[in-house]
Amino acid sequence: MNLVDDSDDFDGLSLSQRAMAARPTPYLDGLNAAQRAAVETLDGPVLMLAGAGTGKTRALTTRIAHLLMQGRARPGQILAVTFTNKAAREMKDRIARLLGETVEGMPWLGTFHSISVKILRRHAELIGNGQLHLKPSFTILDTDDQIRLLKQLIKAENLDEKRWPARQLAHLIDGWKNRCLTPGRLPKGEEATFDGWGGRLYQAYQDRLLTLNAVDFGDLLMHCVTLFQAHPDILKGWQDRFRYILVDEYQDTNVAQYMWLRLLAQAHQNICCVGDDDQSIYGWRGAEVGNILRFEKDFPGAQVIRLEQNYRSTPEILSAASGLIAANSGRLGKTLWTDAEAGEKVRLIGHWDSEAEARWIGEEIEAFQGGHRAALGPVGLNDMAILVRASHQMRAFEDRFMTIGLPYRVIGGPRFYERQEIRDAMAYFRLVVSPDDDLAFERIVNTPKRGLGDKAIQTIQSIARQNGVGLLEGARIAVEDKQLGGKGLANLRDFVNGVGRWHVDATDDAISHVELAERILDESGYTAMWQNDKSPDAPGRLDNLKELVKALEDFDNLQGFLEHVALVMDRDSDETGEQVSIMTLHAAKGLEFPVVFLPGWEDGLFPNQRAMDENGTKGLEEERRLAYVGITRAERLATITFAGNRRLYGQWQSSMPSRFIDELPQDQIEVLTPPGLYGGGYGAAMAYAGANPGTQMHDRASKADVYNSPGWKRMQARASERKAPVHRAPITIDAAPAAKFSVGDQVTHAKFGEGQIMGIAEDTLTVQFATGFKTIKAAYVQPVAGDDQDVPF
DNA sequence: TTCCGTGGTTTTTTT
DNA sequence: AACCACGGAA
Repeated sequence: MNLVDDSDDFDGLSLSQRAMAARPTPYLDGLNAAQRAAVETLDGPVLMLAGAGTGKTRALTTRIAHLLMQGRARPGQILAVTFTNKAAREMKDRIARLLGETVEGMPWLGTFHSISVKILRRHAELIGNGQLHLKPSFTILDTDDQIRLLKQLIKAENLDEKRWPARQLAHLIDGWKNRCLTPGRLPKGEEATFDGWGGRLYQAYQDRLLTLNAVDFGDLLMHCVTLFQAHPDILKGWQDRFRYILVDEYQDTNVAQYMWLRLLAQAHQNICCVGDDDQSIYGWRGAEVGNILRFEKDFPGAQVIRLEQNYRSTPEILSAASGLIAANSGRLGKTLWTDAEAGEKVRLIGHWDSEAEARWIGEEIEAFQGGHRAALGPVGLNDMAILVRASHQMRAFEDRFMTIGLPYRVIGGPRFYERQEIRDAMAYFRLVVSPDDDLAFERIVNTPKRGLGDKAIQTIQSIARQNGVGLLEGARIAVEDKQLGGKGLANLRDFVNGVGRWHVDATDDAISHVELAERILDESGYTAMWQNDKSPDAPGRLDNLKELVKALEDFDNLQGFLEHVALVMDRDSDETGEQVSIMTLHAAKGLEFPVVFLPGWEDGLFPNQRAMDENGTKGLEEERRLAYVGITRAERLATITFAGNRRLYGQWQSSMPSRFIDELPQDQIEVLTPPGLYGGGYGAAMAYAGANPGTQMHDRASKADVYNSPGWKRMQARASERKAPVHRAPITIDAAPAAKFSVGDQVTHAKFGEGQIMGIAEDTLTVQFATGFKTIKAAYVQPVAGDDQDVPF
């Protein structure tokens, strides 16, 4: 490998830039050998296999700095892709810090989606179906718009919306787009999905998007790829521009992203992909672990560099995580190690229900916060996080922390820009900026109520169609021709005139866009609508609207803001002060905390039943990787927790400890006894749960022991006592039938046919049948033969 | 047209 | 338990 390249690689670079190549490289100091190799191996394909906490981001950013300092490329010639805006932001910051403030930003460092938008805007006219094509001003639809649009299309075909929900079709189409399958390229077998309408509806949807001059998230990638494939000259241009390509989180790329990268990297092969196959947790959204596993085949001559020294966690945490992930097959294989001093073992504790779990974790957090644990050193609330499998688990914690006054922050919860009032306000802005935005029009014509119901909308739609114009223009015609009834007509006139006025204002410099936004919300009556609303959340919504207007200040105009929001759905949480973080495991990837709590380790919840049902072993392995990601977030102390009872669809259901618990290496785990339970019985149950490191995951015997142990029974009994007090004794003979079932079992019912158990509460089962969920007494269902029902009771 | 009660469905993760 | 769509009443 020759770092001092005398070829025409240098053309286009100024003398001063070439002189930079002679600069010293202080930024390389302090890198370990592997990191250094990852930074300095600049030519050809490189796969950086970076385990959790091994300084991957550092290596990546230093590599970019090195490329710049060596004069290999100017900032505009480096393409660096991430998955999240947060990751992109962090990389930008760190590069700036490495190089000092003097370097101009990197225009092509961003998410797949944001970079794709930039590319597409330049070639929008080339995307089309022969008749229609995109304009550079195309809008980006979010999931909500997408669903509403699909709903219309499904309705138009007279399909039963209940049996064929728009959500499902959206999912289907997303899946196709993730694989870069345009309507014309659908495999034969898949066209006929969705009651035979899948392919046709997909085509209709794509056509509709074109007439709306809009694209959805999946289109951003897919259109880029089809553009590159159809126009080699354009592709050549981009290949020449991007001399060096870097990709973060490569294990999360889907087929479309893979094709996108391959096309761009084809010519020079200067592509460096960073990833960790053990942290691939987005299979459900189309990610292909295969991409990273196949890298060396895809890019012949690739150099593979392994980052294995972990700088984040204690040896205990590390080996607990490694022990767990070892159960997965088909890994590329890394051996994480650390020279950090020994710390505390990973702790394991069970509780009788989700409320007790939340209570206990709350108490632990309060105790840690007070510094009651010398080995840990001082810990603040910002140093602690609760990582859950599913967002509904958050509620128990929020409730509990609210009552004890423990400050917390939910990361990635219901997002700001997805709230109703924000989306309404944005629809107003969208319509003002682009009067042709029919989806925005539909959303807000009658919000606030203007007496324009279905009938009025239909009239407007047919007028618009007859005249070949957008809905807003159609509404204007309807007003002029007085084609509507009394009150609605006057209101619609005001609305149409208002939008026209604001549209003029938007192009006029006399009024700032912030002021304009306020005016729009006021004059449209939208603010008033919430002021007059006496529901308890109305004040909060008004606050959100204020915050939205404030956020506008950071942009030059409304267009810029709308574009930003479409791509950057996360808002910087400006909440300051000490707060515990609560988030999903997915949201936690890439983060680290000294103290981490991992609640809800129960079979069915984690590993998630549906993940296993839909994807079998693959699904289970992805769940296990999720567990791995969770444990490796912890720096000093990790605590795994499970509950015997949890609410499912409003009903209390019992469940068994996660099979992952059995897979943890026993010598790294400390089993705690929960408070409030006497005797050793309960503790013994916990010990069982953690004491079978060697058992296979389908070995139910160990779990049956737990289930049979006196402590567990007492726990169950006390739970039933509390939840079903009057007419049922804590343990009755009726309860016995339920005991022979476990979550996940297949059963049959005389009327509903075959189904699967989702939850168990005493003798009552929650079963998912083909027709939907039913809550049924255990006595009315039969186990399906073949399932192991030999648990000795 | 809007409001409100009913019944059926739902909860995995998100750029 | 919470959310949605639908249908009937004001």
